Amino acid sequence: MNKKITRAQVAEAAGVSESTVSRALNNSPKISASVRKKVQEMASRMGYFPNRQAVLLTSDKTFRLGLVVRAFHNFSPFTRAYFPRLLDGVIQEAEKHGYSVTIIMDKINDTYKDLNLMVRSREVDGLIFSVTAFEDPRFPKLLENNIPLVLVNNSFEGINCVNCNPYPGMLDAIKHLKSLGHRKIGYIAGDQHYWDGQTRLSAFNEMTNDFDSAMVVTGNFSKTSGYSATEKLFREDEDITAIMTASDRQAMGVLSYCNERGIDVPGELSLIGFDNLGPARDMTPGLTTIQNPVTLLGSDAVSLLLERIEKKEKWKWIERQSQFIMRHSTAKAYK
Amino acid sequence: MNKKITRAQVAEAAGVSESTVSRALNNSPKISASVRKKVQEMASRMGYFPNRQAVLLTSDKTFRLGLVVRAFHNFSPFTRAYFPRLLDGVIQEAEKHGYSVTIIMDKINDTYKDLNLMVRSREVDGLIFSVTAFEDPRFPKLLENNIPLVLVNNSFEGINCVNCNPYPGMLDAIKHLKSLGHRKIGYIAGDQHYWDGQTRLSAFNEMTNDFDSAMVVTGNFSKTSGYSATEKLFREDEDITAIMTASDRQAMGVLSYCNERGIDVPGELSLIGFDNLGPARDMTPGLTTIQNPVTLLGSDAVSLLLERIEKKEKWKWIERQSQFIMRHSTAKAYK
DNA sequence: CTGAAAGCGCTTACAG
DNA sequence: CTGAAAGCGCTTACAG
Repeated sequence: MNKKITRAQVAEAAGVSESTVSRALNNSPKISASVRKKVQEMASRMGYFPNRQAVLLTSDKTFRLGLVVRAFHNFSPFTRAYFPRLLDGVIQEAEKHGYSVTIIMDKINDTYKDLNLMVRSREVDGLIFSVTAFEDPRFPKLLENNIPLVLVNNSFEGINCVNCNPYPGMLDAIKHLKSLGHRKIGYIAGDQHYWDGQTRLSAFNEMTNDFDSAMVVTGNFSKTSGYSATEKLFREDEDITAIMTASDRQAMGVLSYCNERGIDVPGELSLIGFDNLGPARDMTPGLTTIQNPVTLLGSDAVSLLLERIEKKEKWKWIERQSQFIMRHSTAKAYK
Repeated sequence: MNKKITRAQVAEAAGVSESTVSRALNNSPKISASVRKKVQEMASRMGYFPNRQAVLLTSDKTFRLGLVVRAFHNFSPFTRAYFPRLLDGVIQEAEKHGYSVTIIMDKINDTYKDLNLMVRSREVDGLIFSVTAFEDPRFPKLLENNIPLVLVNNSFEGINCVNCNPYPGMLDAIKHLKSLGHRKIGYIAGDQHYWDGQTRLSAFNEMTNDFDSAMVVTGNFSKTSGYSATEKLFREDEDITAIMTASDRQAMGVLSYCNERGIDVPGELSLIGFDNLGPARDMTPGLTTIQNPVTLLGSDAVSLLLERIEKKEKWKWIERQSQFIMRHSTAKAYK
């Protein structure tokens, strides 16, 4: 379909050997300027493009990175704001270094073998895992096979990880709540199978000893989970004046619960989310939340992976800080 | 780093020739069952993985598809719901056919050459373009070079395209507005450099002859554009009781304008968006809108591209229908 | 500075 | 059914 011009044809047309063509096109230093110019001109005149597959075969690299994305059964992976944001960071950083990125769907079953195969078969040079459960059984195997990989928002001994530290943002959030006079607050925790779910919950627990009460309900990160957790929270103690959540989507659930019951936010209930991805800014009222620098984590993940691939560095860890973002969903405690 | 087992080593260990290993592993019919089994066992015992680069070199294919995504200067490409949704469809369909997808950032300048190069250099087998301007100067060149490509939400003679037809959804939307008694309505159009901007506007114009007035303000698809267009609309005619927009994001802008001025939606103003991607459902009130089946367009794009690549089919067109989605942002005209 | 030759890891007619 | 050989399109010591 595409006319195929090969190195050999260019060589013949330019009256030099293939080796010379190769060197001329790769700007090898040991070649005369005139020959280089002649060859380059001929190549571009003939519309010659080096076959990347062949080039890569000799180099034993792929210059491709695999971003492993979990395929959930109930929604498409990129439906939630998290993945696209991560992808942004991953792609931008990868491009900077001449790598391209390939999305790999993570099917629920098996997959260790598939993923191992991806890099062993030189499909990609390494793997970046987005959201994964805390003790994923594939990690030890992958590690053992010496597969270059990095985990985002997770932690595993011996594997490169990039993470968001929830403490700074949550500390400011809680100070803010205190300054507004809140004494009884609730927390809607995220899925405890995930690193983020765990660390955010611990942070909350550690920071709220001096409240009159700080009740916790555990959910997953979804909007529906936020909705039902709110119900539970109010059933336990209807005097709660503020709720923090482990995700903005949970906060949306809180908000829709409140809308239905006529509970005014922030008048009667102050609400603080977590993530500050898409929805937070667009909600009404604008959601006060804690920034999770996901895009940054994405580019960090690439840096780390590249260090591992190119410089053989081992086990490093990058931690980024969360940050409190004030909008309009918090106000003075009304009681 | 990774121990490299090659076909040759497997051949030796199994006591057969390389050709035989090749055939055994590829399940060639002309090989004895016993040999096949022996070789396959040996291969897996040795942890042998065929080198994909080498395989592909012989086949002159890449089994990779490039999704070209425009990099805007003011926001990361995947920030808006459109791209991730498209990506979902593209990936799912590509996987079904054994292709992987690579994201290609579309830099503003040049790029024809780069994109041409991507497929000429066997980086990918073909290209899918997401949102592109109506008369993109690169299309004729790419076409001339016989590059397999398909356009999503655009149209260009000779190039495969997949599109969303706005008429059915908008027709129902407008009927709905009529049935609610609205006589003076406004339309906030999208960027007219884009196919979607144009067709949606024409649809509106064609369908609204029998209203008392149907005023149009042209913007781009953004939230801020929706905001300022609303201002303009009301300045022209404060009796407007309904607004339709060319995107949900514009509708968000309308809503935030109304929130600021204390205009009740849907009490005093009915609002209908377009797209039904992420934000529409989560807004307060839930946005009545028109579904743009973006994920479907993504998988259609892959089907079309694959037909082109594998069966050499030319110039086909897929059109999907929009659909009216009723939520809570519309009500009886109050005057 | 340049060319002939071997090699990257696979596949596939061609013989047998 | 199986093997020896040529080939895919490039790169890179090795000579000169």
